[in-house]
Parts: sequence; structure tokens; C-alpha cells
Amino acid sequence: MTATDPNISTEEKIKLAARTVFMRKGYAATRTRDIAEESGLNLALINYYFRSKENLFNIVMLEICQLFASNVKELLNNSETSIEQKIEKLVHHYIDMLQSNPSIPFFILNEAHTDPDLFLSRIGMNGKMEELYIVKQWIELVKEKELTIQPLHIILNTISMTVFPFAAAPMLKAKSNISTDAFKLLMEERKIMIPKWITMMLTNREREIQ
Amino acid sequence: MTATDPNISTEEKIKLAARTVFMRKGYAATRTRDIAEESGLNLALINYYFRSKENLFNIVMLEICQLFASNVKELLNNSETSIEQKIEKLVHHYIDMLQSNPSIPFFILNEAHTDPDLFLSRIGMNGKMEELYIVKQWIELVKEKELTIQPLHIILNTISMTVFPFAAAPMLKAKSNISTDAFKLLMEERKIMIPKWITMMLTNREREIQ
DNA sequence: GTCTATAAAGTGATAGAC
DNA sequence: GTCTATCACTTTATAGAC
Repeated sequence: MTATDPNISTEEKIKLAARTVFMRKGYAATRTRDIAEESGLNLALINYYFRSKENLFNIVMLEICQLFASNVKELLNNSETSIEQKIEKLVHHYIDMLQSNPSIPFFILNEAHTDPDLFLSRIGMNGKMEELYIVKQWIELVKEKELTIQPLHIILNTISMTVFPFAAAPMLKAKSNISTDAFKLLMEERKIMIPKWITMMLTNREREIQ
Repeated sequence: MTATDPNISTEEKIKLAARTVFMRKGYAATRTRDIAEESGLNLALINYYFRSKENLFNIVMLEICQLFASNVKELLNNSETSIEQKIEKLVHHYIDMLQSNPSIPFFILNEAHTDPDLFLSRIGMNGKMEELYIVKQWIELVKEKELTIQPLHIILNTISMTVFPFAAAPMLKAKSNISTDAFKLLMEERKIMIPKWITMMLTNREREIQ
């Protein structure tokens, strides 16, 4: 399904083209002419269907952010799964999703950097981290295993190791001689490895790694 | 030292203001008027001193990228230090530098995403990763300890856990109730923890973590 | 609904006074 | 060197023909 497919509506064509260009260049660097060109349609149709560039952007961004945040809150708030299971599911979910949409981290960081509060309200993640079930589980685990580590470190480590490689992929591809296919394989490896590394951090007592 | 300090030259004031605004908003979203306002000076002076917005940007970006890349290549290519020492130095170097310049990761990712090759040639890191001494050390270590892990994973993990939190800081501050000071302390903790986590990944044989 | 032509506003750059 | 005023061009948005 591309923006020039004859079987989809004009409105949808514009939205698909906008999604492509906004993700590639960010809001400010994107011209409505770029979107018109990408969609193979006329410039005036953008305003006919979406009233303004900003309105079109808000619609596109909302969809991307919902994709990025979908299931994650529920996953972390599930009282039926263990911490290890949550982390494994989270890592799989993000890597699978980012393999198909590798520009999302760049896009998200860009928007979050420009206006963090607006961004978070848009993706419906207003709830504080502290209220999630996984945090309660973590506090229990820390007590039980006599760990001194903060849950925030583990959350940061999980998200960092999972998401950052996609954001850094353009540099990585230029700096090492890694191809797009090799990068995909690398991330498939990480899908297995990251939960193991996190488990290591979780099961080793601090004095054992000093 | 700010852009409105009366003791520095007009040229330097413009460069400082440009640095601030370009880092905050990226190239495309920055207007020369924003830089003039930030510096407390007149719009025309930007072109008087720097000829064009693009030229000013190139100068500012070069300085930021050199700051970002300074010593890193030498550090990773040093044949006198162990892998663990290299990682510890690298993590300390980046966290110290990013504590003072927290917008750099956003800026770097933004530019690298827009034009990776141009970016890499600008910061003088054209050499391939494979040629660095640390990679040779790693291959030796993998053989010796019977690890099956790729060095690239460890490099990615180190950079991810170190740099990504700064890129994600705006979201983190909005989502958890963490303050700017608490974030600084968190990163000081990570300066100690990250090398330990990496050492764990390095010293545990794969079968032991399965 | 879709197009061409154009208005309206924004933005980088410069001329010329001081 | 520094400022005001303005040009030249780009870009968003709209009017109006089909």
C-alpha cells in the first residue's frame, strides 16, 4: 500500500504521503509541496481535505504515536505476568514494530524534544510511571533479592538498548559496513539477547558485580 | 557565559545564540530572527558576520560535532588500555559532556538522520569501526572466553544506555515526576553502573545466562 | 473533487543611513 | 559596526474555473 496506489481514496493517499515525508524530514523541513509530490496529487487538495499543514501533521502524528504506545501501558500494567515476561514482551513488541517503521524513534524524539507535554497528552500516556503495576513488582523484587538498583534504571536500559539502535541506524550504516539486511538480523539477535541481559542485571546481586 | 554577556564580541554572541537555538529546534525550524532575538542583536548582523544561515549552521555544527567526537577515536584505538577501561572511560566522558550539553544527542541524531554521510565526514570519523583497536581486543576476548557475542552488540549497548537517556530526557521528565536535578543524579549513578553492566555481559558466558 | 492561478504571510538576505 | 527598511523569494492557503 503506497501513496500512489489507485485503489485508495485521495484523502488516504495524502495521509500516507504526509506520513512518509513527515517521518523522513520532520515537521519544519517538510513543505506541503513535498507531500503533494509524494502523493502524486495537487497541492490544493491538501488544504481541501485537511485545512492546514499543521492539522494534517497532528492527525498523522497521533496515528504514529498511538502505534508507538499501543499495548505498552497494558503490557506494563498486567498483574498476571512476571517482570521477566513483561520485559521480553516489551522488547519483542518494539523491535517487531520498529523493523517495519524504523524512522519512528527519530520522529518521536523530535516531537518529544520540541514539546514534551503536548506530545505526551497526544499519545494518551498522561499517567505517571510510578502507577504502573511493573513498578510495584519491581519494588517487591528489590526487597526480596536485596538489590539496591532503581526500577527506572532497568526501564531505561530496556528502552535504550531496544530503541536507540534504530535512531542511530543511519550513523551505524555509514560508519560500519553493515547493510540494511544485516541490521535487521542484528536487531533480531537483540530481540533474544536484550531480555537475557536485563535478567542478568536483575538476578545478579550488586556485590557480585563489583 | 551567555549570548547577551557584554564582555564578548558580537561575532561570538551570534555564534553562542545560534548554538542554543539550533540545538533546541534543529536547522529547519530555526529562523535567523530567532537567533537575532536570542543574541539580543540585530538580524542584519548575522549576515554581516556569517554571510548566510547555512554557513553559520555549518560552523556551529562542526564545533558541536568535534566536542561530541573529541578523544573518542583515540580512546577506542588505545593499545595500552583494556576493554573494560576503555568502556569506563567512554561512559564517563560522554556522561560528563552530556550533563553540560544535554541537547547534543537530539541534535546529532537529527543531523545524522538528515544526511548521515555528510555528518560523518564533518566530524572526521570517516574511518570504519572495524579498524579500531578495541575491535581487535574484542575478537581476542571472544575467542579466549568462548563467547559468541558480536562486539557491535556491546558497543551498541554502551552507547545506547549512555546516550539515549539524554535524548529521552524530555519525555522522562514529563512522564515520571523526576526533576532536572534528580535526572543529573540518575546519570551520575549510571556513570558507575553502566561499566558494571557491560562487564557482566562480557564476563558471563552465554550458556550461563540462558 | 480536482485543477490553475494567485493572494497572504513568512523568511533569508541586502542596501543604505548613522 | 550596527541599525532600519526593504527586497526577493519561498511557502502556506485560498479563490474560482472546470
